[in-house]
Amino acid sequence: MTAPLSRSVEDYLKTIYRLSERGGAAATSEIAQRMDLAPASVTGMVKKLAESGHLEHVPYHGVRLTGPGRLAALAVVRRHRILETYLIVKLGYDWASVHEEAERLEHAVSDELVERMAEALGSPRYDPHGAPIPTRDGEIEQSDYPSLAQMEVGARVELRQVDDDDPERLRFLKSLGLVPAALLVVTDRQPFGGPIRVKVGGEEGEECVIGMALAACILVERR
Amino acid sequence: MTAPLSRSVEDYLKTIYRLSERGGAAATSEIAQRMDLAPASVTGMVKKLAESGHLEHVPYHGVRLTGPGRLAALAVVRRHRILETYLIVKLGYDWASVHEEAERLEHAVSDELVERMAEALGSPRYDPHGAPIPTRDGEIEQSDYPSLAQMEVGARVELRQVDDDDPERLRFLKSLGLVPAALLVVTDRQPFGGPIRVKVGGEEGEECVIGMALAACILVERR
DNA sequence: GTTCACATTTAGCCTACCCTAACTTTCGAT
DNA sequence: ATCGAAAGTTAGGGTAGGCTAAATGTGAAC
Ligand SMILES: [Mn+2]
Ligand SMILES: [Mn+2]
Ligand SMILES: [Mn+2]
Ligand SMILES: [Mn+2]
Repeated sequence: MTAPLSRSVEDYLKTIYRLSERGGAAATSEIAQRMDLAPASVTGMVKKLAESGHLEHVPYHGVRLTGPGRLAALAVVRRHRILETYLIVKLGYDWASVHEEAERLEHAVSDELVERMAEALGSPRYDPHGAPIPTRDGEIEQSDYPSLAQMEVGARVELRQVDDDDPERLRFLKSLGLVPAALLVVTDRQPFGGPIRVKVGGEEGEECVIGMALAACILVERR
Repeated sequence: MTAPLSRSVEDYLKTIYRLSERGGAAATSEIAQRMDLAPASVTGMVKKLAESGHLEHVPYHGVRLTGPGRLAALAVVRRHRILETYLIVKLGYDWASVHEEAERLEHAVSDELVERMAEALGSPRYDPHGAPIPTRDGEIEQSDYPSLAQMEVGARVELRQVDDDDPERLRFLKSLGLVPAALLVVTDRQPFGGPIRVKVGGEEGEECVIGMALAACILVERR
């Protein structure tokens, strides 16, 4: 009866969900930038999605997901994160390049397949980049970890999550040992947006220098 | 550089490949029927595929795949059959319903993923329905097995392959034990397209009655 | 050799999504 | 209170891939 959502619609909903995680409405231009589309294209799709009840659109003031829209978005997020986990754990996929594969597959796998993968993995709660995996009925852990960029000198933290959308960045992070569960100590930080210096692996770890833009992509928990 | 082929194009090429396996050109109406499209739609796509060099079109006389077209088709067939095998062997998928899942996934998986699946399976040469899996470079075993419908009373045969495109039919076949490698003995056959009676599992096996349409979907090798 | 049923193609239309260019609204700075 | 830059929307257009209805080609039957 209800036709399946198109790849395009699913990616819009997922993008809007991620933008509205940090509160408030999602702006047309933000959506356009993240999806690499012209703002005019976003306006067009947003009208359709408002029409279909997936979101509310206040012209000139952005969009918010409705209940059904949020559920649809979380279903896509679940598929994406389980796929990433499965590809890495069961098929030896590379931590850095798995995102792209999941970005396509998330629109092609059935719920049955996703649930079989989740089962084969023992129902994981986090994906390989530390992102929480929504449950089948659309619940998701609301972690609100600060980023490494906010930590002061002397802070001892555990790495919780990294942004997964740039393979190059992921490759670099992995080369430094900056993966979930790593223990970090901030040993120095330069003012005016200068780089942060951290020891990776606790007090005895290797030291490395991280620019602010990169540090902002790394979520940590105080220890 | 070369944009990936669309789902639609890949399904056209695969359908035309399957139709041209039994020699000669594929007719517009045959393609339309198999893909559940209007003949006019097929004519339109066929012109584009001829333009792009995937096939040769003699108006009013059907189409033939070119070398590149055949290779593209075999790549899709390889993806489909490896996916089916992987889903059944590694994820406990049902023999009957796996075709539908593979029909979508075959357009979304990367070559890297397919090769990792093939490796995890030990490079299988046949899919779960007995169909040969093309190699990475587009070679495929040319089996030319007769169908059960052509066997005379008394024939002892081994089941080699079954058509996989109807889940209901597959479910029925499995319930009778009619799966690849099963040993069959034809014990009776009625004239004028009447049903065939076979023992499944050799001389001592269960006997069952199979209509002609069904028997034509079952390929066997004499024993 | 004609005829005609059937296969095929053409013509015209539609939906989904994307684009650029032009126009409109908003809101912070003055 | 006004202005103008930035954000957002509207207008118009393109491609991909479907559809129906009408026109046309093919080939077997006569
Ligand atoms: Mn995606
Ligand atoms: Mn991830
Ligand atoms: Mn397909
Ligand atoms: Mn198969």
